[in-house]
Amino acid sequence: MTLSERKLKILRAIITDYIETAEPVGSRTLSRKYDLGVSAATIRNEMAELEEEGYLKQLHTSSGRVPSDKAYRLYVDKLMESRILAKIQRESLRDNLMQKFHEVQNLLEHSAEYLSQLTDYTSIAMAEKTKENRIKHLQLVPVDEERILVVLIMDTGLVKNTLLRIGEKLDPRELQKITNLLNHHLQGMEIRKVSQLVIENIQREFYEYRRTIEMILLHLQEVVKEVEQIDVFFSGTTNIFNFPEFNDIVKARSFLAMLEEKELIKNLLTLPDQEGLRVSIGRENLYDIAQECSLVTTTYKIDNRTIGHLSVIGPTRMDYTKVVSIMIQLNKQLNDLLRDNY
Amino acid sequence: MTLSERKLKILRAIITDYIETAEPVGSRTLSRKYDLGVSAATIRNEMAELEEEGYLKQLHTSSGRVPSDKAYRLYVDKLMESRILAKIQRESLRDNLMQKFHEVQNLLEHSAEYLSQLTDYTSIAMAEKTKENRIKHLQLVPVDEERILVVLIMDTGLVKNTLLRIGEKLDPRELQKITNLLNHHLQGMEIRKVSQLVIENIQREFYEYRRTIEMILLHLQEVVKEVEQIDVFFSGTTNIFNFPEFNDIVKARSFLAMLEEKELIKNLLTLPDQEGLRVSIGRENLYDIAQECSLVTTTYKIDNRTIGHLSVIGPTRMDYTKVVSIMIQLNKQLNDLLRDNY
DNA sequence: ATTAGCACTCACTTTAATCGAGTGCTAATT
DNA sequence: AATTAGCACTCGATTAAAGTGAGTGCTAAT
Repeated sequence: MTLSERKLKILRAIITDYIETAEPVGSRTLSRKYDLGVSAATIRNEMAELEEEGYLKQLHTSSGRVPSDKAYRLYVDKLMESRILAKIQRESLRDNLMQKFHEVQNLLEHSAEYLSQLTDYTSIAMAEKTKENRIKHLQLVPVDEERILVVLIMDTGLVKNTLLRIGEKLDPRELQKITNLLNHHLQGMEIRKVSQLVIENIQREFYEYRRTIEMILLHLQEVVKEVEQIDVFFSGTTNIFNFPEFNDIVKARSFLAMLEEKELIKNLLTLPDQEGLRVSIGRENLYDIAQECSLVTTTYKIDNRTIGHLSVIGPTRMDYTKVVSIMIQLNKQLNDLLRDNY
Repeated sequence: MTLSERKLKILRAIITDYIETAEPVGSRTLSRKYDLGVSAATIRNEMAELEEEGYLKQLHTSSGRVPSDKAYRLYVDKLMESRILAKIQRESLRDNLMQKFHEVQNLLEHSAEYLSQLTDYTSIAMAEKTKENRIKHLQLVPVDEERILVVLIMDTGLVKNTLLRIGEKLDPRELQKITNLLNHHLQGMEIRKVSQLVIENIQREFYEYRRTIEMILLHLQEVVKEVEQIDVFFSGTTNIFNFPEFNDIVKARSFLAMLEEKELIKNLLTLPDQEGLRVSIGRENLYDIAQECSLVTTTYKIDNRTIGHLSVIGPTRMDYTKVVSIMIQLNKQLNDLLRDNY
């Protein structure tokens, strides 16, 4: 059943007002503040019906009304007009990103920083640690007599390097030899599949350096574990204090504590495999603690493989218009950058 | 003027109690809870004197008393007995660190995590970005036709790598040649001193690759800026909510906002060049916002050059005994680790 | 020098009174 | 039939007043 034009108009006004003020909105205020062409009494009647239909909630009998998650959903899907960012802002966005573009990890982090500044909400950057990371290149770099640096480059652009203390002395030429050998065997291989068997095969072929090779590869397996750890970055976490709904210590605390639960955050950001922009509102989120929040999330891919997510999190009373339009722009710019570089 | 034995005893009891309860302590409670051998009235008189001498403060005429920063200073310097950690805990500390030891950056971060867990306060890890970073080794790694990875290893153990899009195709052998050349010229050099002049010198000597070399070295200069950024890591930030003195939203917020000021944090952690453990209490800190906090900080060095700081921050009513003894242990273990590895 | 006794202080808690934005219903109006 | 004005009622929020109790300083007794 669809809502009448007038009801939509009223609902939109209520949502707009509530997003702005965080106060339950009543019929009188509404009729005074917005030019709806009907009297407060009429609005009252419509509001009563909107409540029956589940779009509004009343905190107690004599209070104004507050939009429900269902209302926000309608608003996001149908009612709001997403603003187009001014060209100047778009360009400063691009410059800002270009400047920071050195590593994929950092790119996401910098984007998150920028995003929280632009939106005044908290933003989250998460690097997806797929289990299908393939080895693109492996390089052994001499550091001093005792130690080498193992540099591991993944096809997703992820770079990981770790110091390894090696028993024997190896001159650079030998190291390069081993590097070449390892690359020959490992390039394109999924990093998880570097099993004992593979190690033994390589060792057999290059018996002279079997000990060194074993050390390196065992080390690699340790690194894998680290690589698979979730890598989450936040920006603007204290922005949450700006919102009256988090203005009591318990709420603020549980919000910040939620952010520390990396597993939970991961699940919040990776839910369904939807294209483009995803808005999840209040109780649509499966976790209790997140049910007073909304998230706007975008997913980034290289060659159709997910490499990370960027998200804005705030109260359900979020300025969806602002956030969505900013994220659409950022999304475009980032995707261009990624396409050009990978 | 030194305090009488009895006054010290009373003062210690007051501090202990206040650290435990966060409530102003009165003479009656004191005489009941601690076995001081004198009556509440006597304690009252002594407390009045301690207040005159600046060790105690009264929030209002009819409240109990609270230790001043001066009292905490005395406590830390003279009164508290630092506990020795049980051997088992020491060993788990060591295991925990060994396991995580891959990179210097991470080592500090992991230590911070561990520290906040052990102490229940907030901990800070800061990697010192000295301007005297010297280049230990530089390695160019082929990634694909268009791009190379520049791996920069500093003598402090810091490793930085960045992707560089290079115009022309270079085969691995050529890259190695350039790598060798660059190392020959740059090893041991302070990274800041890689000036235009140096670049030109190198280019002259190896004219064939002058464009590539220029790109790499200009890129390096960008990286320098990044390297010099302050690198601060926090753990257990929400622990602050555990303390009643931060139980109002304004205090909690300003504490968390303070943590976001990297410059300020940097200055808090690097103040005087004191050996070993440094405790700075309340108003001893130069920044307004930090004046309700105390910090316990240790500094880490390699070859007498500072590489980072580890700190615990909490209310001035901090359990100094606990924090100091934990940090002394951690300090030992970490220094051992660093000595063995650098 | 120490301590018991006592009047006094003052933040904090509890209870009561008041206020006002908002509602639902009814009757009048368009 | 739809809209609106009018009105009694609800209920959280604010303000005011009264009561509570841990603590203090002073005095006089030990």
